[in-house]
Amino acid sequence: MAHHNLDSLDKKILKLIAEDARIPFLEVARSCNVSGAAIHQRIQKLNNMGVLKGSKFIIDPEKIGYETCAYMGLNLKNPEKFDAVVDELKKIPEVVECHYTTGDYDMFIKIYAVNNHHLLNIIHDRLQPLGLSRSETIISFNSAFSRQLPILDMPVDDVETDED
Amino acid sequence: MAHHNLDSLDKKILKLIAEDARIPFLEVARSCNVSGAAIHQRIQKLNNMGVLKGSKFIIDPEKIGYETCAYMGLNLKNPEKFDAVVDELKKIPEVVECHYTTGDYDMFIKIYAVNNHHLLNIIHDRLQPLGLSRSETIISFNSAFSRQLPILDMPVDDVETDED
DNA sequence: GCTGAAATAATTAACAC
DNA sequence: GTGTTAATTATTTCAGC
Repeated sequence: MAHHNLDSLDKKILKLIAEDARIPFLEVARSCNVSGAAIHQRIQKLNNMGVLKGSKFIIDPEKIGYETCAYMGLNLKNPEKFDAVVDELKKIPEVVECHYTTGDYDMFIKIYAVNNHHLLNIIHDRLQPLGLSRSETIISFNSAFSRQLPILDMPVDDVETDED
Repeated sequence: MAHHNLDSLDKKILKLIAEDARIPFLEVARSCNVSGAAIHQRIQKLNNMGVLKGSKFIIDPEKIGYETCAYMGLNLKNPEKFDAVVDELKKIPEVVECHYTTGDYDMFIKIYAVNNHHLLNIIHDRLQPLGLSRSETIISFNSAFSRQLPILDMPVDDVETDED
């Protein structure tokens, strides 16, 4: 199921638009030797297929007042209340990602705060009341890099041997 | 320094464009009662200030053939070689984020793989040779949510007491 | 599923406050 | 510096192949 019948034009478009959502579609069109309307229709199709899930501007958290970035592993006193806890986490705007994980933690979140003091406030006042049995905080000093996944050119079954 | 003199129009624009990089600027312009050119100039200014760091399309990893998502905490045998390790990690396209962290790990990465087997191949063949003394892998089953940070309406110094 | 043309929008430049 | 209008280029829609 993995590739959902993406042809080479779909993949070329994805590679061209992935890192710049405001790229002129006519520029993509010229690179692909098709009309701008064709690019538009393909991108509509990729949206409808769920391959594309919208777009976003990348905002520098520090420049809008968030100096602290942390990842937290959480364990719940009542792991069966996972969904309710996710709903509560959604109400905390500083929590920007939430994952259901295997391993040592029940869930794993990414959180920004204005400063370390603000992070401690959030943990004490908003997270602890959710019923945590344990939590671990990893503070990110610096993001060394952040980027998109590559669009695979090959069928998926070839990839497993790619690293051997 | 945090807000870099963002005025209320800058913040309104950021809120409107954050979650949809392809929103028509004229729609933003009408919401803000200014011309489209003014929105364009403001967004240019936000780019020049470094508040905006470009844009991207959100691509569903599963739909392009990546079934496994993991976070890994890494410890280096030679932590002073951090920069060289970052350079090597950049060469592994499946590694999409890399952070310098406090706490139990020297660094923390986000990694996608075609499947669990492929992840193990990457860890064994590409990560272990970098000189890891220890690593811990957290596999994400499911992303419960992922979103942008809120644009603060208030000066930063007010926020610390916001949660008390 | 593509093209080409028409309508709406983005971008650029010249200029006003 | 921040906004405007007007000209050029791009996006979007749609009829037709």
